[in-house]
Amino acid sequence: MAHAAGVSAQTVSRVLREPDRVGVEARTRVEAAIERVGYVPDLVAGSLASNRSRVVGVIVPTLANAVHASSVAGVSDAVGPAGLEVLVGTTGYDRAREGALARAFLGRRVDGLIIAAGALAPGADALLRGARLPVIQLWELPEDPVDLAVGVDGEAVGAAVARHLAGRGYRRPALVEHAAPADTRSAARARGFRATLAALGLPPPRGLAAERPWVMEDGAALLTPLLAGERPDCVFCTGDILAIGLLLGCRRAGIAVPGELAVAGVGDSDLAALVVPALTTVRIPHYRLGLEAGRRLLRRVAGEVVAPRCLDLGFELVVRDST
Amino acid sequence: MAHAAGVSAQTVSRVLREPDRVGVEARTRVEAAIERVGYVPDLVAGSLASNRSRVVGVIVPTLANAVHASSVAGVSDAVGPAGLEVLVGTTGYDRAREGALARAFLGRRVDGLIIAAGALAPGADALLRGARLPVIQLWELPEDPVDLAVGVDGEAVGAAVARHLAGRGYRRPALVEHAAPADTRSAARARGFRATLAALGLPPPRGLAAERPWVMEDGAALLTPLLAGERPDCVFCTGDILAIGLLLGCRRAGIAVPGELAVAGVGDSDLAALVVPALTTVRIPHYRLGLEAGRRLLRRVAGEVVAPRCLDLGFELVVRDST
DNA sequence: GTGAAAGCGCTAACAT
DNA sequence: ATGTTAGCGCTTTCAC
Repeated sequence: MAHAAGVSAQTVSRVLREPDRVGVEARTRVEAAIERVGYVPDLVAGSLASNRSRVVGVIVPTLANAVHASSVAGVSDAVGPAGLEVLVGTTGYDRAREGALARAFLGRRVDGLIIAAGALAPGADALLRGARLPVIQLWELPEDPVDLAVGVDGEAVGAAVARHLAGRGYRRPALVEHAAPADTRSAARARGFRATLAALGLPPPRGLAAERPWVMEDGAALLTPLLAGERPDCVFCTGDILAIGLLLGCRRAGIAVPGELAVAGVGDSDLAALVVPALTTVRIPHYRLGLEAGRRLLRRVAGEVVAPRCLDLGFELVVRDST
Repeated sequence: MAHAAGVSAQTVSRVLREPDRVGVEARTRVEAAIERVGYVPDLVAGSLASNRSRVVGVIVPTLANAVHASSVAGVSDAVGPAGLEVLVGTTGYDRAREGALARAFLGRRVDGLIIAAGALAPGADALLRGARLPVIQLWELPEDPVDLAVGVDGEAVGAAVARHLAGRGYRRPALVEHAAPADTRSAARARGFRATLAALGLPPPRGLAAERPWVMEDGAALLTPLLAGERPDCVFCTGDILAIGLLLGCRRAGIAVPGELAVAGVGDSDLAALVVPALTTVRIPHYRLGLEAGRRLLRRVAGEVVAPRCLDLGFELVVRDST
């Protein structure tokens, strides 16, 4: 390539990266040669030489869930214009994969890492703390993040729902959460819900756990155990899909919502506004989570010190017909 | 690292990539040293030396649309177990970005490329044909793909809906498609719909175009122009979101569906089964599209010749209450 | 403003 | 079974 333009390799490199520092004549010659030869610079070699890859890694549980996919979309939209590429890895909700993926991404010399996990698996945590790499933990707000965190206060979400239900006059609450303790998001919401009920003088909620909180039918199946024994008058599901499943179950069983049973979820999935009755839920800014994470990562990659270390993006209780 | 284990760099490399060809004693020494030093091999340098990056590029319009996100999930699930990483790029539905992204990915020396675009922009097409790289075009089935294609026959989709509506006895069809001609998927469905109506002796459908087919409210807004003049008795939307918006518009306006107006969509979005009345639509295997594309890409990366070059994954007409 | 030299951390090819 | 020798195609540093 340098030969085709009759200049040295450095000059080609400069034309590509800092054109201002090259004479006009040399520059036009190089540009013409690039066009003519169809030259595509080797970014791999560039990364090795410069020790900067211009790639950011993003680790999420899955892309099949719109919640995480739109976070990744946010990251992509934030860093793309700055010329960074996005390498995605999915764990399939398996915490052990977090460490393996983080390791693989470190090996690719990513310039930064965004990982959708509050508390990291111990191995991954140590690895990243040792790596001196810009890292953003997404979704949750740990006490002591590896580097930075962007998320939503899960306990506050549960608390807001508890206050709403209590304010509506419901007195016999129930709670459906994710069975896997690794799902710390669900756990935080449940914790806040329970604590606030107690503070308001309501009885502790009957608790149920779902193995697969992303399967709507599993929500419908929870109706029977939920109604056994003393019947609750309201139920909080830590995720929308289960709440919608429950709603469908109620429709089939002829149980009036919210007359006999009020239902609230979290996530404000596209479905929530459309089901009948429309679901009361909590809107979490999925896309903005990714967008802000991407923006903060850019600043960290540029070497800035970013404060505060934990950014709480907040949420919005969306009251609809189901409560 | 090699020094820490008291062996040559080559032996370390072999322990990592072909452990069988290393003596037990050397291997254990190296493994211990790796653990002790916390060594993370530099895959960038490895890529440069071996000329294989173990990265595949995926280009989609957006990740904010579940349809595309789940295709990427399929790709990730297909290639991840083989040790390949996924680099994603989003065009934001801007065809010009296709070429730029393809170029950037080529520069990263990706081992293969999956691109969710039927007919590529001319520049991108020439670039990829010249690159002698495994490439999978996703979603559509071009006559002459750059390399391989995995998709669904859009004309057949439109034809199936036309036959269904005609069979139900509807006689005054309408059609809502995406205004952007760059959306060749929408165009193919519309083409098949029109051709089949003609073949069945029905009048050409009244045509409407939406600028933003991903905005539900825009679907609702189409109701007024749709009903002006001679009123259609059925309408085919080339995407579910508009169809659902239309359904909502009908509910507000008190128009009976399917009594006064039958509505059909494409995509079998999660919403389609839940809206009232439940939407008749066409199920497209989004996830499998990505999965099969990933699998075929793996085979191509391994140097296999894959036939047939175009793989049609088919679709399923899902008849529900709206027609 | 431009070029020459050195080397980034690996792997391929060839020894031994 | 292991080591040695040469790069991979850039960027960095320093000279001019």
